[in-house]
Amino acid sequence: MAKVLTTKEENYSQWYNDLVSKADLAENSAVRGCMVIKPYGYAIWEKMQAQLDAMFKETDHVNAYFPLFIPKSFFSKEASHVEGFAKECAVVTHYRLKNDPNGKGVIVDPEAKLEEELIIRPTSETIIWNTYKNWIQSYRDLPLLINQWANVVRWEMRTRMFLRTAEFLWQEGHTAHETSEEALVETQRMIDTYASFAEDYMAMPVIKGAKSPNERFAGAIETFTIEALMQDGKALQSGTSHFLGQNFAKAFDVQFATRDGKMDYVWATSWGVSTRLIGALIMAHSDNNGLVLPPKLAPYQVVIVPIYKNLEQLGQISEKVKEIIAKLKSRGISVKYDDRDSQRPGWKFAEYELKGVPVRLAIGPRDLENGTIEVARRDTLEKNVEQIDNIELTVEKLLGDIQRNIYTKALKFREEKTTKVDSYEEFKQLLNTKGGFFLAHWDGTTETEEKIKDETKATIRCIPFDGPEEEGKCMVTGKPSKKRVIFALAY
RNA sequence: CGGGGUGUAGCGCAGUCCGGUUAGCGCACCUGCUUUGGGAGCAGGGGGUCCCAGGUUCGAAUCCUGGUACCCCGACCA
Repeated sequence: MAKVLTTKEENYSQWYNDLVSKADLAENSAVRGCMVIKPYGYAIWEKMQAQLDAMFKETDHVNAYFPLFIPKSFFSKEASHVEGFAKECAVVTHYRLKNDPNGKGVIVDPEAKLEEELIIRPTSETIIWNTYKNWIQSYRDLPLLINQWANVVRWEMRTRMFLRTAEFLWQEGHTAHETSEEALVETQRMIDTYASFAEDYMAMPVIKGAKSPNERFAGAIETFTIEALMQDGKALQSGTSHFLGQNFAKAFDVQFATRDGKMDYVWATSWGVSTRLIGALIMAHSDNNGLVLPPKLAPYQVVIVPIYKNLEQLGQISEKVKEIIAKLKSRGISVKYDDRDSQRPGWKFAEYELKGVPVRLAIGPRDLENGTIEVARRDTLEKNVEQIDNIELTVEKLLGDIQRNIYTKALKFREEKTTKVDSYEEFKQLLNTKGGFFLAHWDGTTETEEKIKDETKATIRCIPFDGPEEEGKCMVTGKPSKKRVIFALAY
């Protein structure tokens, strides 16, 4: 097969960029650091949205929408929050243009300066809490469980398609609760939701855990994360859920009448996942032939390619294909029939491999005679000739197999790339040769964490929830530690 | 913001050092014929302010000055 992609082994980063562009997912736009998500890439996002939205609604969350612009003054209300975001904010200072009196084009009208600058939201905590103040009076108004689907802007120095762009799409949940315990339960519940979405739908194993104080969200008491391992051995933070304590309630004066008639500040959480998940999906499963999509998120699960010598033959094949499509649809399987006469079968095979379509059916005159069809699976690239009778059941089973297989493969990869280390020397040596996750003891101090980061670029990805309690000594300082944490190089 | 690199057809590039026919190649596109079970072959065709602005010169994609955009490596970060 003609090589169209740079291989992972040659240059991982270029492989990724090639894949994003050749599989028609996205492209760089004319605007610095921003990305155009193309229809095929957006279709994956829509699949993700639909599933996440259903999961949020199962737990009684509702959607709402808050403004894109945030008055600058809102940011100064929560000190650590502004510190975390100040360096990457886009600011609106004027509201009008006019014709340039000195020549062609337009200029910003200096007369139209805003009294108070508006910040384009990097996240919506501030404007949402300013709004919640008016929505919450009593414990009867709680819990308030709201999600927003939106775009946000973070003026990043360096960007990468899907993983870090100046503007990105996400969902952000913002909840208010009566008690600290209830808010913590919510924080945990949402990170669990994200983990099951990642594992059950994206077929991407993740490790759930808490962020170290140093890596927490700006303004949070506790940040929970799901961390996935990419095929180049680097970690990707794929979703976060924050316990905000009463910080934002105090900053925006959101008090409620308690059951015993006193006033108290509400307890808050926020949580989000973004289009970065598409980047995660690409890097978790794809190979040198292109994208490998999990059947549950593929824009279409099956593509049918006709093989014919003339249009009359195509007509006969198309008749048969109609029946097959109807049978597949009856099982809830999404299908694309590519009967374009402008491309040849070989071209189409390569194209749909590049696009990661889980199952390909090819049908030609030989099959019409024999009542058969060629079934090819994207994950292993295996091809088999199957009977057309009950093809919908064959395909349905195969889609399930593929979904499981790519999860298992990713899990196996992660297990191979997860190393317990007890000495800093060993850690440093393996970090750049083997990569992956490192389970190591850490003394719990930010100083040690910073030292490791400065010397190796590795960070603590999380303190895993399910890690065993285990007496040990910090690999750097030798001070006592009760649990291993996960270190890795990260995106 | 530091260090490197690149702007030439829709995409990928050569040509620039050492100025000189009508600016070239691959892919894509259009037309025709033959093809079609793994990215077809042949023939013909269309498409360019050579990033922008100034300068040097008989003559600039090429040399000089200034600008600008993008990419890669750092710092920052979902």
